[in-house]
Amino acid sequence: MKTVGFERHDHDTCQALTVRAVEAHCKREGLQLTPVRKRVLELLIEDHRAFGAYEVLGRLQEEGLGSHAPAAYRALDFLVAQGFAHRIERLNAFIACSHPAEQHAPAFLICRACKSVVETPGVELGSKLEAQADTVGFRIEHAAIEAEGICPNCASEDA
Amino acid sequence: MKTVGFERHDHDTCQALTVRAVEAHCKREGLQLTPVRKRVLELLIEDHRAFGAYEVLGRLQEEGLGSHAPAAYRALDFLVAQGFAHRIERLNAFIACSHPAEQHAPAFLICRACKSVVETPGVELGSKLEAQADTVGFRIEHAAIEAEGICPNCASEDA
DNA sequence: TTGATAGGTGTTACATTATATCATATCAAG
DNA sequence: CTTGATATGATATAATGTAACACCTATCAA
Repeated sequence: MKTVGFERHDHDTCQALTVRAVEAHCKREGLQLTPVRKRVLELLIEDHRAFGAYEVLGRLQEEGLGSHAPAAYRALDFLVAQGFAHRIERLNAFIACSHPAEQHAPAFLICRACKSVVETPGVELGSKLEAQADTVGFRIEHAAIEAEGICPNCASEDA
Repeated sequence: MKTVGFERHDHDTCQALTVRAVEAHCKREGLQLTPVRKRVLELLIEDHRAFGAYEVLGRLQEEGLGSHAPAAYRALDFLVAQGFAHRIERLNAFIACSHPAEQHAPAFLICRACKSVVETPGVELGSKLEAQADTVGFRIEHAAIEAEGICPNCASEDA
């Protein structure tokens, strides 16, 4: 067990399940989960934190899976497009999706002290936002809901 | 009258009122609304759209108010810190606040076709988000709620 | 078998966005 | 008048992101 997000959980299982789910999804959809793409997904899941594109690139370089910026961006773009990862605008960074498979409008809590990022269910928020957009005739295609602050772990350390 | 956001409004009045309100605020708070800062605020209000930092810098250069990146970033940071402008994470850009003075948790609707950005009241969203954060003990300091899609004007042009 | 297409990757080069740092200027308070 | 706080000038560089083109491979149709 290791600390992930604000809590501990059985991470090995979590990772294995997610990767298998993604593999199945790609097979169904006729998508190619190539070695680079799969490895980037694993990286994101392993630490369960936000990675910058160049941080991902660094890992790919170490492992001989790519050497230039586009390699990382292409893999990340694929994962985001398929909903396996999310882009955190505030951080210019990427994180594995905590609830793949499910349809969801995610919201993120970003700790400015420890940099941890937690995905919280944003369904209600999403529908509220959509309702507001409707009233002015705006059609939402993608929503980013990101809150920055202090997570419970860092808050208790302060005290 | 010119088109602003998705609608027309009396822009000259809007601009004058906002600038005066900001001047008053700075006087009250002992803040310096220096020429650069004031001019950047005016720029943002004039077009009522999102400006990149380097676009702002270009204007400052034309007007002899600054010549290097930090000049623009410093002015923009000041305006954002005081709540006179907002940063649109999705666009790496800045926009004048539509409701200065009022306390608000703004949400933004960003048209991917015409790049217009509209600020909508996000109070309800903000409180919902805060409630969710509370349940895990996270203390929010700043929230960014941004939706990308198609605005009514561009939607009707498509048709 | 050939050729055409599509998707993925390698590579170069460049564009865009942002910040660290140190020097200088200004002004008000002690 | 000097000290401290705040703002600005200037240089350099870091960090993030993309356009464009070449090449490879698999698939599929002629």
